[in-house]
Amino acid sequence: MAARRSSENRRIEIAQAAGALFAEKGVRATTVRDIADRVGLLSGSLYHHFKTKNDIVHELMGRYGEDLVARYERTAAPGGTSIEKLRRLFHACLDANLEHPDEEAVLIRELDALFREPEFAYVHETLERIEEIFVDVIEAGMARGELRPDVDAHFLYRMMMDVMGAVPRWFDPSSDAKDEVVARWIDVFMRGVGKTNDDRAA
Amino acid sequence: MAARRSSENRRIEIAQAAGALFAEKGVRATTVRDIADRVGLLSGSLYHHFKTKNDIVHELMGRYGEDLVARYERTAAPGGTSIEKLRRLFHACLDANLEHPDEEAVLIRELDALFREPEFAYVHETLERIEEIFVDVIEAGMARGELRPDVDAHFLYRMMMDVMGAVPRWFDPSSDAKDEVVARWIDVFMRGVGKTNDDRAA
DNA sequence: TTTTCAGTCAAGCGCTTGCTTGGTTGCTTG
DNA sequence: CAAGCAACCAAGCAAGCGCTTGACTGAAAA
Repeated sequence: MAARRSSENRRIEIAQAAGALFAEKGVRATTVRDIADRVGLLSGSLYHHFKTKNDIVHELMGRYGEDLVARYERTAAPGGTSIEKLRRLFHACLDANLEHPDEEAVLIRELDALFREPEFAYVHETLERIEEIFVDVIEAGMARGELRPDVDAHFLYRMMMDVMGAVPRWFDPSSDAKDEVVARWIDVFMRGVGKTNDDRAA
Repeated sequence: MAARRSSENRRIEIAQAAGALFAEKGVRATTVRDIADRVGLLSGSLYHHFKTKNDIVHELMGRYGEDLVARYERTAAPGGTSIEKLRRLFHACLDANLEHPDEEAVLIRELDALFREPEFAYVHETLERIEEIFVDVIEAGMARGELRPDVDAHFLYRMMMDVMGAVPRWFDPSSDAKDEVVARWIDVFMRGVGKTNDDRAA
């Protein structure tokens, strides 16, 4: 029992060390020798814990994918206006980035590369579940009269997710600007940056 | 003279064939043998035209980078409101995607991978020149009272570029939805999707 | 004490990689 | 028609890749 859990811990330990390298250089550019060095092993010894190099990626993305969906589902749960829900969804995204920066970076980075291969199809399924969560919130907001009904929910989701997907490229996880960033996103997406509306209102 | 131009054409021909592979699989995952097959050569023969594999990437990105900056500079030239300029800049981005889908896909795709290496530093300089063009347009729009002045121009640029940078991942170059896409982008960025402003105006 | 086995090491296999080399072809040009 | 040279081929090298193998170690189980 104790042995079983310690073995599982070792897997996670190795996977996280690998994750840091994957996030930095990409999966393909990271060798099993790099990973072994990082955890103080010889490369062959990794194969006692994982059957293949890709299995290390699966260990990482399987866990992170489930974590992401759980976060977003929890965040989109009933309560509050749709705009507040969207604000919380943006927040959840940044939280995930703060808590698992390597996993998020790998997820985004390998979407058009390694994750195109059939054995990683479940990653795209996970993203589709997340899209569904966002679209449901957006469409509910339209039905409730809180969001403009003449905007395509999937198109809007794409814009939002593209903005959030770029986070690993510039957001500093050690900064405390999280609330500020979310506030600015919501500000632009909700009010827009044109002066026309304000003028009409004034 | 004719020989010189034909030799140059061959370089471009090879580089474009390679670009299609780079866009599809990534530079690292594309072998010199893949490229040679595509143009009907043996891999060794490529080295008569290029000194290294990376030189093929340089041929592609050097030209495309200059083309991009020229497009955006031309588009941001004096004339019209700032909002019209932004609309034209979005259009220019989609035009570039339509005319050079492979180059654009490679540019985005390798930003966090191959283009981190010192020999590709000029790629990031090119992107900074483009950011300057956008930011100038945005700040001029604020000064002219056409855009809200309480939004950070660089933050807004980042949001816009993140949205445009995702284009290769979903936009079908053979579709005729270009105008529609630009209209939707401008609509969301200028008016926002919240109902609040419209209600105040009504 | 004996047995067992997870965990690691040392060595290296088979394959692919980017690139090199030496020689052949065929068009261009004087 | 002969010289010259750009373009290409055929073959292969050195390095690096993911992964395998067989032996060793120390601690827990019997």
